[in-house]
Amino acid sequence: MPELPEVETVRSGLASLVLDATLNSVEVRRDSCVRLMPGGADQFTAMLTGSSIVAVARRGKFMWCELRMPGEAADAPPAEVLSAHLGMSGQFRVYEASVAAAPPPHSHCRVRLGLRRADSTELTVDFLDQRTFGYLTVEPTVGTSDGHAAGAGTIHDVLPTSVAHIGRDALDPWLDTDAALRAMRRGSRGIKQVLLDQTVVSGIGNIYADEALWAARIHPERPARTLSRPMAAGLLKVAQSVMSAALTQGGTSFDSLYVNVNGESGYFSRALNAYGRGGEPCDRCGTPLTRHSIGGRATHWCAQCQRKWAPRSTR
DNA sequence: AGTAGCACCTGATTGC
DNA sequence: TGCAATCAGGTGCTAC
Repeated sequence: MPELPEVETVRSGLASLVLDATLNSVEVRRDSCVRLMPGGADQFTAMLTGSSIVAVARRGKFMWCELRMPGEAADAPPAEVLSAHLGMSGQFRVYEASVAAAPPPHSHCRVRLGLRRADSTELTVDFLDQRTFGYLTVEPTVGTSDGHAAGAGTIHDVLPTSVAHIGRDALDPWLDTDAALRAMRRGSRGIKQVLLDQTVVSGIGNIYADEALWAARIHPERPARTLSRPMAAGLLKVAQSVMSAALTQGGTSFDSLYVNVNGESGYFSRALNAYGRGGEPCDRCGTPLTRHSIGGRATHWCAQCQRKWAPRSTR
């Protein structure tokens, strides 16, 4: 469930259930799900078994669990974390039951984890992924370069090595807005490509890029360097407000592929103004929305409201 | 350095 | 009805 609001819905749902639980059993049902582990499923299983989840964290679309191995000090920053990326179709499903008592795994279940909480109740956590672009991996951490919280839900100021290269996400209180606006206004790429570039500002995906551009009345192919600073600031602001709004509704969902840890879908798709609405009238001016592929991604915009160049009157 | 293009998968839907 | 083509919300590598 790929974009920031959907991943945050999953993160907070997981956190509410698995904090302080210990991993008893690990079943890798499809090896490619742990393809980033040099030692494959065996190494993945060995590194996880016996560890406890002390935090469930997220930056942009990347999630991770801070782990504590038995015998490690409670306040020591974790040397390793369990990283998860949902890719295009990843889901977590949590059952408040032991692995033996949980429903049989779905055919898209790639990994099944068995956990025991401090109060001895058991949990089964399934990682489902139809398209298999998602993954789980255990990897080392690096410190945050600015010493601030690494992301939502973190306890320690460390993040997975594989997440170090992306920018803070649009809803991160430690996002350096000034630097983000400078990065957004750089280069010859169309602004939509820049919004999708996770190293600039992370968390924005194809849906919210189209929604933010529609709200800010900016053409998706407008070269990034032609945006004025106020224009970029307005764009970042609407991206933040659209994603915040989606978050309060449990994220956007079109079908059973995108659900929270209980298998329920969000309601934000009702509120979309652009994404998936090619040919339908623009909610502002009634002009049928244009749909085209840009950089291989379906892109929706209003050719009337979103001019490639600012109308003469506003120059 | 910055950017475009493609590869990585499975399954649902569309079109002939 | 059957089968091939197309499409899907992401990321990272490669080559220019």
